[in-house]
Amino acid sequence: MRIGDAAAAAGTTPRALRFYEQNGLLPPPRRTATGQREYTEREVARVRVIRGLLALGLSVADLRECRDRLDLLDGDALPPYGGPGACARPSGVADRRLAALDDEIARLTRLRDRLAARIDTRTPPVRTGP
Amino acid sequence: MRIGDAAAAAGTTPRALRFYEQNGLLPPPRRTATGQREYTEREVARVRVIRGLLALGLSVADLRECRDRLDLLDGDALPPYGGPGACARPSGVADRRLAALDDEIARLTRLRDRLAARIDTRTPPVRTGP
DNA sequence: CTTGCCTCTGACGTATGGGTCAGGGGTTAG
DNA sequence: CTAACCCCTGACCCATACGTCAGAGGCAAG
Repeated sequence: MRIGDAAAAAGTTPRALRFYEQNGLLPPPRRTATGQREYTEREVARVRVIRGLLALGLSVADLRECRDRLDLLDGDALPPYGGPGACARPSGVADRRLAALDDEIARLTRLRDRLAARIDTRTPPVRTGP
Repeated sequence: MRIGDAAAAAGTTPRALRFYEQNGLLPPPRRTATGQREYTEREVARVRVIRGLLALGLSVADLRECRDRLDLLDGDALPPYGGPGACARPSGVADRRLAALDDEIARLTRLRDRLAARIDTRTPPVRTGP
């Protein structure tokens, strides 16, 4: 499969695949005699995993840290806490990202409340929970 | 007052003042015969207002929209909802920013919960509220 | 053989709020 | 007069995940 079809199969673009390769998330694929990239189903699956994790807020740098385990994941669940896959163990990339998300949410919430207070005290903060 | 002192008095840097001027948040200040910028207390106060609003999450583009009212604000409160200062009326910059903040908080919260679910179901979402 | 689509590499653009030079000139104290 | 510090403009840098373009070459169909 050449890069266009592989990208379409993974729901993305050729540019993204080259980008992942350049950034160490995808190993350099086999090339044809004329230099064109050839992808297997396994590599396409790995791209799907990568995109799923990116969509969850992990960064390219995060994924590069556990690139050697990216194609062991089935795209449906990270290895459980403390399990053999180290992506998710404490201080691992996923935990760090979770902590960063919590910090960011707290920061934005404080901003939101302060901004709302300066606009109009008749507009109370809106909480997303019940 | 030259730019270094004005910046220090406003709690920022010369570069920031030139940046605000370049982006239409500060009117071009008076210049000395040799071309150096001269600031008054009033302009310094305006810089403080600008920095307060930026710290609240408003963008430079937001502030540019109401630049003609920036030095009417006392830095302690935006004009009330529906008041004569239009910065804060519905669909004004502050309201748009508030809505954007709410959207962003909701988006990050969804991400956070999905990421947490993939890491470990034993880690329930942490809410900042009581 | 040509047409048209695909791929290659490398480089620049995107938005944000400034930071950090670089090369030149102003300002003030000694 | 000169050192030391300040200011001027213009230009590039940061991080993110790619989009877009440019020029050149590959590949299958008619």
